[in-house]
Amino acid sequence: MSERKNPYPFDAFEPKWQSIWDNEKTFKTLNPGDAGFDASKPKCYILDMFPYPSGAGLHVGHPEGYTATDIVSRYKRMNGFNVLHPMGWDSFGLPAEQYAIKTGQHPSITTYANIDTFRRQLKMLGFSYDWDREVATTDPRYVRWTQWIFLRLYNSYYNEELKKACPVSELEEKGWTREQIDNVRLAYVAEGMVNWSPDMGTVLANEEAEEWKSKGHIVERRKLRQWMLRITAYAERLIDELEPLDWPESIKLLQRNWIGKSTGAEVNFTCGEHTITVYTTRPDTLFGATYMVLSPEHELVAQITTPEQKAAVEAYQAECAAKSDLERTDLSKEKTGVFTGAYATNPVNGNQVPIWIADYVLTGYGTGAIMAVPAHDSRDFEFATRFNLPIIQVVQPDDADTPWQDFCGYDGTMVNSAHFNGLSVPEAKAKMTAWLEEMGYGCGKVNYKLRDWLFSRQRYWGEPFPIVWNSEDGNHYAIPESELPLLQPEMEDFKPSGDPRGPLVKATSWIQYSDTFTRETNTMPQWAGSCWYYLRYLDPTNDNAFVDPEVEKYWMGGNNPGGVDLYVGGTEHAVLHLLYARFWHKVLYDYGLVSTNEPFNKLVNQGLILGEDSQKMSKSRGNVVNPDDIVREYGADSLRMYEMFMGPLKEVKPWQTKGVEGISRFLARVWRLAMVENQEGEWVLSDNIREADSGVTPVRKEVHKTIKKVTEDIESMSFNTAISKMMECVNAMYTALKDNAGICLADYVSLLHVLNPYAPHLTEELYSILQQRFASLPACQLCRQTWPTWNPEYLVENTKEIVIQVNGKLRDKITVAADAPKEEVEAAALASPRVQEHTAGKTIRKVIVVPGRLVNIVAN
RNA sequence: GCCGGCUUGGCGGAAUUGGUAGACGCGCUCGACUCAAAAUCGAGUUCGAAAGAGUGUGGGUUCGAGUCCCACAGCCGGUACCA
Repeated sequence: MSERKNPYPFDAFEPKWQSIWDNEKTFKTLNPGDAGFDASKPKCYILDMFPYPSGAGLHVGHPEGYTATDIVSRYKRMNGFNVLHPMGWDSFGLPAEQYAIKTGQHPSITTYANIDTFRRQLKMLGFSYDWDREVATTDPRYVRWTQWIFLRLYNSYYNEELKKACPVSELEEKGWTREQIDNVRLAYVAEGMVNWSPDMGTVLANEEAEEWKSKGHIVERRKLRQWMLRITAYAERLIDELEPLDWPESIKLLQRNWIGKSTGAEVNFTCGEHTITVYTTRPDTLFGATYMVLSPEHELVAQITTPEQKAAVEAYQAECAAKSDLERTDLSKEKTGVFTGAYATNPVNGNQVPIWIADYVLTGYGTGAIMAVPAHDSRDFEFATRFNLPIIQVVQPDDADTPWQDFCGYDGTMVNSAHFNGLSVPEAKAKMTAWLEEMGYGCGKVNYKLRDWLFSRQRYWGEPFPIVWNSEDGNHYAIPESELPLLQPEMEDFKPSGDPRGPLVKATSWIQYSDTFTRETNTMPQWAGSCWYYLRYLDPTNDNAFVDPEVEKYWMGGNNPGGVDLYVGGTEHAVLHLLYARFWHKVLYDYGLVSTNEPFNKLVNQGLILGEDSQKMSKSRGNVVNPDDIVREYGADSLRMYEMFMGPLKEVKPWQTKGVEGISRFLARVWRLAMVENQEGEWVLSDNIREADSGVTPVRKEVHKTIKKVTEDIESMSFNTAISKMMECVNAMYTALKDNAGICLADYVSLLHVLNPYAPHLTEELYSILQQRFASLPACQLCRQTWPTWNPEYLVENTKEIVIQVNGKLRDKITVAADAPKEEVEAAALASPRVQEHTAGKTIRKVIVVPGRLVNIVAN
């Protein structure tokens, strides 16, 4: 520990202000209907991605986004908005469960201990959250409504005509059978191939499987009965309604690619009495189809395979079944497949084409069968080359230098395609689709890559499904809403047992709901709670509804486009959380339970903070920076402000502890503008700050420039340049002090105002000290005061420096009156000795005068 | 492979969107204060002695390019046979 005295006493006043804000509930936000609520103010909902309260505590990445939103929140409050700025905990999760298994402690114990640490750390940074709205996804009062929303999904289907969710009870009234209804629910049960780890006792997402395998866990593919959410029903809306959002284009693109919309056609091939339907995005190339491929799992494979090929086909199917998704999709391996012995008829020309099976055709996409056009599809080309299948050209590339083999582009002309010859590819695509429909050979079809969402997990520490199974009819039923929340039973042993029903099967008395009903033992994934937390903040203690409709309307509705006004977080949630939450929100919207079809109107992604070595921070690299250490050493204001000064919020940037020192020095300079140490070493107000107005001094001008710059930069979230400007302003004040001019109180207080959102502790402390001396200052915290405005008159310069270039090179600078006419500026430029030197012996061809900026003289 | 993003001094980064490249900060150098140091304050700091050169590379448009266009390279992220 250093002996160094703190450059300003943040260690004394930062905790002081934090407890004032806590005790006074300075940042409490009222709802419509609350006493004292001011309905005349516009609303602003500023949201952070809530953290998973891990045992490691806060990371320096957290305060980056949290400081940015805190600055905007404080700024908006000072500009007369009702600001909703809440914080909570995404507190279900595997680490707590695994720690619990190791220690034998209940996961709620570690979870709530970690939450306490996170809350302490966030309060230590002076964020202006309304802590009365804190939520935790593990809280029974929260779980209740997560389960309630799940039941909404369970009791809904997607009405294709209305393009919205509707209650399945409508279908019952229409006389649908139980089975038919179960097939359309938004939450449904399906058998499917999943990654199952017997030793961990849970299913894994595809993305997780390889990672756990490399850590020595066993991951196998198993057909299991799982709960799914029918997010695919919303694919079209999830793409279309993304468009108008104020999100980074790159994130929109990521979501669009993930949903993966493609337009093409389904075409029916015949094989004996069977019809095999294929999906293609290139119906135009139908005349070039020389073989067909079914996925190994395709249901017709067994029926069409000839006796001679049966053994080979079955061997291949077994081989594929043993492979993981990752092995199957390894692009570097050679294509494999076997011939079924069967042939299909191409409907457009009656050609007989061989039918193969190969694992490069996926079961889950399209129809699980393709027509292969090796001339114009790289995968088919590779396969056909390997197995010596015929290749027929049907597209001639427009660029004569491009070979037609393996040409997959759209800029070409049809050949060998009967009456389609001569058409461009896009024309042929449209005409072929229309023709297929006319002839009854097929139809246009839109497909999505998006799959339904595997929603069940075999874990203890998650929301149990509010579902019971009837042992007589084998059906699932919702439990009554009055029984929510349904919590996990208290259990001694929630270790995975290898049973794919999950650890809850061991709670035998809990499972037994009644004589004929047993409980579903799966739990929901961590995403469930984070899908709607932003709605619970609006009304966190309501036990009658997940949110009061009037309250929801105020915070989420109203001004176009509504929703959360600003949502800041990392890119890692670009497709998962942000897609899932949009999906749930749309279901709620379909029922009129929320006001907008989209939850997050504006999204900003903060960039990752790297370690001092420009590498990703990690324990193993030893480059992790702990916010606690920085706050102890330099104070919360320094940490907040440094993270904003590092660079643009959106950019990836490396940490530099020396940079924190620089900010700390700056804040100390602000402090010492007003404060001085007396003989006893105590900080007291100096006489630098003077109440008398000194008029329009250079400092006054600089302060107003700073107000303008900081205001504009907060609006555009360019916090780093706002801080630079405040530094320049402070530098100007020090320059004024050199001349013993003193600093005008009004100017200094304006600086404190604009600095307040960045460094709230320091500025409140200085203001309260000044307020004791200068009674003219309102006795009210800065954060409750009004944001200052700049006087444009102070910004007007009456002279301008004009740059003079000869042939584009800087040669001289002259100062002219701001309103000097062009001719005068030009004449002054030409008269410059430096210019004459550089134009000597040359002819002046042209003179360009940009008023207020520069003169460029072209001479040769 | 495909799709995005980035590339500016010794370092983090500015640059009014086509008009003084390097604001602000870090680091470094020198000076003041001090017995000395730290802290603080002040001066300087793209390279080059200078002419001049200079924003990943090569070309182009323009009176003028970090900024616009074309080609390429490197790094980072996403995605993975989606027919």
